Amino acid sequence: MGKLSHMSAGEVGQAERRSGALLDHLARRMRLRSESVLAPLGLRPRHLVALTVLRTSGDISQQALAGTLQIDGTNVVGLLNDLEAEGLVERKRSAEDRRRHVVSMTETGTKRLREAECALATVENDVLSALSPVERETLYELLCRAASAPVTCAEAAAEGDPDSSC
Amino acid sequence: MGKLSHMSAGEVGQAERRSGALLDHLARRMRLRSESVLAPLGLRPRHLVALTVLRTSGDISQQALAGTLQIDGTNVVGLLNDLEAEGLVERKRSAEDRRRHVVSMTETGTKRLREAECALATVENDVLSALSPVERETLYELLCRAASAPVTCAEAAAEGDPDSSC
DNA sequence: TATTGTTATACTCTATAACTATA
DNA sequence: TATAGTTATAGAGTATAACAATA
Repeated sequence: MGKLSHMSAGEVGQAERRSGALLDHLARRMRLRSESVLAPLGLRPRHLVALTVLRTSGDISQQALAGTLQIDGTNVVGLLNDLEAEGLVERKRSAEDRRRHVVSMTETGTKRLREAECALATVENDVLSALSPVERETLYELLCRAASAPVTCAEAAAEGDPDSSC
Repeated sequence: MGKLSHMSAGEVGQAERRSGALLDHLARRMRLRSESVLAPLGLRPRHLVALTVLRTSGDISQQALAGTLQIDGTNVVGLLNDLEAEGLVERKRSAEDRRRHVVSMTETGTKRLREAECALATVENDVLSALSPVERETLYELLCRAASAPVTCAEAAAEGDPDSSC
């Protein structure tokens, strides 16, 4: 309060209503709790993120996957090595451009992802305990839609693409 | 599809509707983009998370802050060193228990946080471009409420508190 | 003796640079 | 020459362990 009291609630409120830090905070809590639940399934939180993205995107090149996940291409290699070793994804040389590896989820991968998500119900219940079932559903839908939007040029540039055409 | 076609949409849908990975994914995209915007203000995304939590919690011990942020106490030290050097927070010895440092936001800190959040409007617009203003407002409120909930015993235990009484 | 905060250190994660193969 | 992927390596981030002050 104090010196800020000359501002209307609206002025302050608009600036304060930013989701970034909250998103970071909640994601961290969820991720930490998830680790122990996912360990028995041989998965780490990052694997789940990759599988979740792959389920939505379908077959995709490693570079495109790096772009969507916003992680460096070199890290995609290790990530896919893990998933492929478990038989959850497949890498196949593209017929059109033999430099490319087309990444696709296997049936085992789809099944494992589903198992993992099932096991994570408890974690989500704890971390989102303040929300009602309907609100959790709303949250899921909003996150899902936001996450499905393509990565913008500005984001790609921030990742280190100076030749970006925008 | 294929072998899964014997399952009802509901069965699959329930398991698949987990927010954890989406939260992780979106938080990452937001965080990466935020860095360049926050840099001119001398802040990093993690500083913003800490300030956001401090604004809600009010005066708090370093240990309690570590618990809420779910980061190690040793890392709180460095985090607060940064923020204190910029004059955004203060550490004061507690009168009741002189082992404790009571952390509080300064007026400068409150102001800087507001500036940062204001500057982050563009980032949020980009990352949440798929959502309408009303939906973004809904998302903010849900995140805010979920984040305000106290850290559960299970979460505290996962952080390494074997003597937790639950 | 137990707890709060700090420092020193080791580990994990992520990014940068050099290499192979395809185009 | 440029691009997709891989490997090796260095830098940033995070946690574990030992220490000082206070309870």
